[in-house]
Amino acid sequence: MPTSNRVSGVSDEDAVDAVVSAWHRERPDLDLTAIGVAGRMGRLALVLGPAQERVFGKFGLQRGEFDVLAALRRSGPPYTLIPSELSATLMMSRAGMTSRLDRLEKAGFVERALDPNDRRSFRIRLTDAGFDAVDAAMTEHTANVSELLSGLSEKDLALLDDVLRKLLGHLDPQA
Amino acid sequence: MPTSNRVSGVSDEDAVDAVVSAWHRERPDLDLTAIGVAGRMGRLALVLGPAQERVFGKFGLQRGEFDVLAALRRSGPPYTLIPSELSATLMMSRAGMTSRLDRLEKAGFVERALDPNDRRSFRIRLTDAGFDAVDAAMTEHTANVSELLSGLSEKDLALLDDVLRKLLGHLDPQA
DNA sequence: GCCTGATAGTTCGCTGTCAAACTATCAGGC
DNA sequence: GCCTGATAGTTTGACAGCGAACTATCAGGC
Repeated sequence: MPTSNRVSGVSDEDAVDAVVSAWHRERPDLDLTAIGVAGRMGRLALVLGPAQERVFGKFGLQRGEFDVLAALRRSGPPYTLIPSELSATLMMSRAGMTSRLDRLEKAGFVERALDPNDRRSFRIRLTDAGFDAVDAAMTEHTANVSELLSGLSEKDLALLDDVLRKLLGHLDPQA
Repeated sequence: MPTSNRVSGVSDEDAVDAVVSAWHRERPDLDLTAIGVAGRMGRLALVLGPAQERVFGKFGLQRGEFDVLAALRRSGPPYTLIPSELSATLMMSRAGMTSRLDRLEKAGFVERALDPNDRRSFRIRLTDAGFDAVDAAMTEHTANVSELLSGLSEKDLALLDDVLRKLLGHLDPQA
């Protein structure tokens, strides 16, 4: 397995290692180093996603809805943003945002107020119920994510953060 | 920003830093270390996903379909697997696998053959066209992912792989 | 040899998202 | 002051995936 750089444990192959070594057997012409890393990230997303949604579900929210409420909440008083800001920050289509806001409005977590300066637009405002829901969800979400990442030492966590920051900065030169 | 551990660049805040520091302002009671890391991973997935799909699309495939063909291809001759194996390895529902296989069969990339030992099941076999498609797609996919991760030094890449392996091993103790 | 519970795959109904077409409004040139 | 192109949001149609209900088949106990 030339593309592997394992150090500690002897021969504890994980699912991604199995994939990579199978590919190496079938396609020895390919350099699979990056594939392994990407595979691990993908698999991680597949595990972490549902693990986080479980928490949001306890508060009657799904991931995307929480993201909207969270963006409003952390923007500070008066907890108001414009739909297009929201869809841009959350990297999603405006059509999708419309339907998310419909759901959140029906649930009583946000309300659409008129924008006095631009009659094409709205101001999406967090209601009191929305504020309470997102604060409670955020508290538990934070604890949950900490627990999920608790397999890493503080040093490893800082290392990971650093490398991810570099990568993100390279891929998406924003700010 | 007490939860940050930046070293090199002075004050180049990225989108995740902005989210974290906004949360810190609004909710100083929370320990946001893990949230930052999770946020970066999520955002990375949001960027890397479409970047990979672009390549698959060039071969008439979407991500999930490629994953099926890839599993068949790297299993080696006779390039045959059972649907339930596939849905398990790819971490998805069987219902979803049925429809993926329908699409792939209609496209001529796989075929369903009877399983002589178990009449409830099938053997999904890669066709010649499927073989060619997945091999070509894999070649380009590999190059693409290498390019996407090229912002990291070899050392950082190895480091990242190592930490992700630890994390995955902790979250999903499989083999 | 049946009967019972487990297993393989499909069908059905639902949902979240997207892209494209559409409506309403704004803003700038002249 | 209009007209033109851009912009904000919604509507529509399509689609991939899920969970639950369903059919067919297997396997093990007695």
